[in-house]
Amino acid sequence: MMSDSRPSSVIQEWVSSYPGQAHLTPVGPGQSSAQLAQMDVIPYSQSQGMMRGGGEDRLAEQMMGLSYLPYSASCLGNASNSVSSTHHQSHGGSQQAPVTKRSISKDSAEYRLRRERNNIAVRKSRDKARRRILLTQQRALQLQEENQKLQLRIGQLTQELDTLKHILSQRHLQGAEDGAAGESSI
Amino acid sequence: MMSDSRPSSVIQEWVSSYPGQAHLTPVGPGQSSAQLAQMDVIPYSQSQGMMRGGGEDRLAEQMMGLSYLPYSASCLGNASNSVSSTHHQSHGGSQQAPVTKRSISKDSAEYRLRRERNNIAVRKSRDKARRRILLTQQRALQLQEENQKLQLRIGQLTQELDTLKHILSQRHLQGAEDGAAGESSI
DNA sequence: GTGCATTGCGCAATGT
DNA sequence: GACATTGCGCAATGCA
Repeated sequence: MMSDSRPSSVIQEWVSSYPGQAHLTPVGPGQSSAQLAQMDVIPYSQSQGMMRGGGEDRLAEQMMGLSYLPYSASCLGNASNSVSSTHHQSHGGSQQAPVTKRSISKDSAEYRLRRERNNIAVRKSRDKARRRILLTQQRALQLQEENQKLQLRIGQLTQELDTLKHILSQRHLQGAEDGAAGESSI
Repeated sequence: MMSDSRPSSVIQEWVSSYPGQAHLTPVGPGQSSAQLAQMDVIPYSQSQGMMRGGGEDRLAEQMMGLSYLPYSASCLGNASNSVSSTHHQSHGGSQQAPVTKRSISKDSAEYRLRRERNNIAVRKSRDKARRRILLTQQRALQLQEENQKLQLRIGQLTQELDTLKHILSQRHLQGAEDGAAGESSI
């Protein structure tokens, strides 16, 4: 039991984790298919818009590793806000009225409702991401195991093939000798 | 060019992304090795301590999907803080003095220094995580491609083997006939 | 204990 | 306009 080449469940789940690109074509039960073009890579960032405020050009540095220099003391000032939440307000470089940005008072029920909803969405999204990552990892592991098995199988087949080829060549020689001269059964 | 079974670079990078468990044994240049035990799964959470404050038991629900209920209006009050940063203070359920928690005034240079350092560490850590995820995805894709190639190769070998076996069986029969009676060179 | 590393969470900007 | 993503900072916690 538990041979090779099967849908392997994890792969199935992984596929369902990538909506919008699941070119799922029903395959026969005897083939593992192995579709999934690229799907991964470029989840959505690095290819569209990004860098709202804090990101800036930091990404370029980090992509190559090290250089986690401090912000050079920017966008971290404890400004005296009128509402609450001294968090980022004039985050980006665009200067506006520093307070009460378009009358979205932090204490309005509207605001709290929106915040709470977003928080829920965020939790949900991150959970999804976590699951996706996990599935990808499991998938990679599974593919790796399958790979080992396949390589082993290839080894077996190759050896068997070599044996048969050897036997055949022997017979061929023997047959040629039989047809040409007498015999030299070495 | 670009045949199958090679170290494939991405895998190499992926391996280097998991320090502490890299059981790298030098292999010959002709084998792709394919080691990497489990490494993935259980990155560090879910197995040790967790749920500092906000998490609570929410995880159990989310693990199965849906149910992203709001916090039931908790730990989200806009408390009037004396220092700044009205962010979370009494985050968890543990009630304490609402202000100046153990004289770690938010404006102290000590605090800011620690915060900035942590921020840097956080950025670094997340960058690392992002790279790791990306590598895992690439690795999965690459393994998948390799898998397809291997399966193809197995198909070829199997067919070749079948052919040779057929030929051999024919010869065997022919040989048996030759040895027993006269000939029937069909 | 000090310092960095992880991680869940909320916020705001932005994408869909 | 609602929900989904994502970078960021904060705080708690893990780990060396």
